[in-house]
Amino acid sequence: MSVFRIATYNVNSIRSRLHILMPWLRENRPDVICLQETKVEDSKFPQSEFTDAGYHVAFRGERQYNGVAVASLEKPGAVVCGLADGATGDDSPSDEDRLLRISFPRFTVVNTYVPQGREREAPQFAYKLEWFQRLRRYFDRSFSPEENIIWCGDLNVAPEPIDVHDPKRLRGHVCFTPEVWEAFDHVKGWGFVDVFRKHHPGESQQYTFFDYRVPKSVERKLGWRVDHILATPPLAEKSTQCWIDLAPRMSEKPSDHTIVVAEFQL
DNA sequence: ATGGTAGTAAAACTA
Repeated sequence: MSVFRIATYNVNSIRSRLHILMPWLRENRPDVICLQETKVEDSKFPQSEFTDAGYHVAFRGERQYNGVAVASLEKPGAVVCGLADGATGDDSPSDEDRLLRISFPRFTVVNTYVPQGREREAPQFAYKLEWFQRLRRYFDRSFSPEENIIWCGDLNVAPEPIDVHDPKRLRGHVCFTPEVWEAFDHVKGWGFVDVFRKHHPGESQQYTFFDYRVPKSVERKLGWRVDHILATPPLAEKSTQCWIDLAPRMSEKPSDHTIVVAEFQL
């Protein structure tokens, strides 16, 4: 038996978040950390920052938008980018910089940056819903729910009313609306357990994102829980705790997302 | 109903 910890963090630019991420990594030493919105093309990814800290790192990004990376203490096996379903996304040259799958002997991690969707009337929202459908088919053809699979990242959905600070007012937002709940539930229904919710059932005011534009949003608890760690049942059974680390939001130069951490006894 | 901030990158666009 060994303790295993995985973290997820939307960095909103990896290069401008190293002052938060690197000290946090050295202090917390998670086995795996999944990053989203790295906003950097591969040739400019700060790889040596990770190797200097003792991590292997895989990444796929583009110049200004999107971008995903996974850092791990253990050297990974296969690393595969994108949904690889032949479809073409309409918000970037390809979908490859929204999904990174990384395999280890005991489990596989699928790190995703789900399209945000802009507004419900926008074509980007249809693209978001379609992306969830494609992701469901991706899980259908790639794995079985009996395997040890982790799906995590910025999923751009707050699944329940307790996952936002003002469910009445926010209903209809692209991250909090019935069409998105349905699309998310369809992927989750493939065989995923929300690991944070397993350990904090019914607990409100547990948020992973606080909008920069809302003054004192952390102090006023005006957040959203949109960053998630989900696991297939055999793995979820072995989770021992899951928590939200507000460190990135408390930094002198903060980021808008926090870090979610899950611990397993493997 | 709108705007508020931050990031990239050099004027908007995204979130």
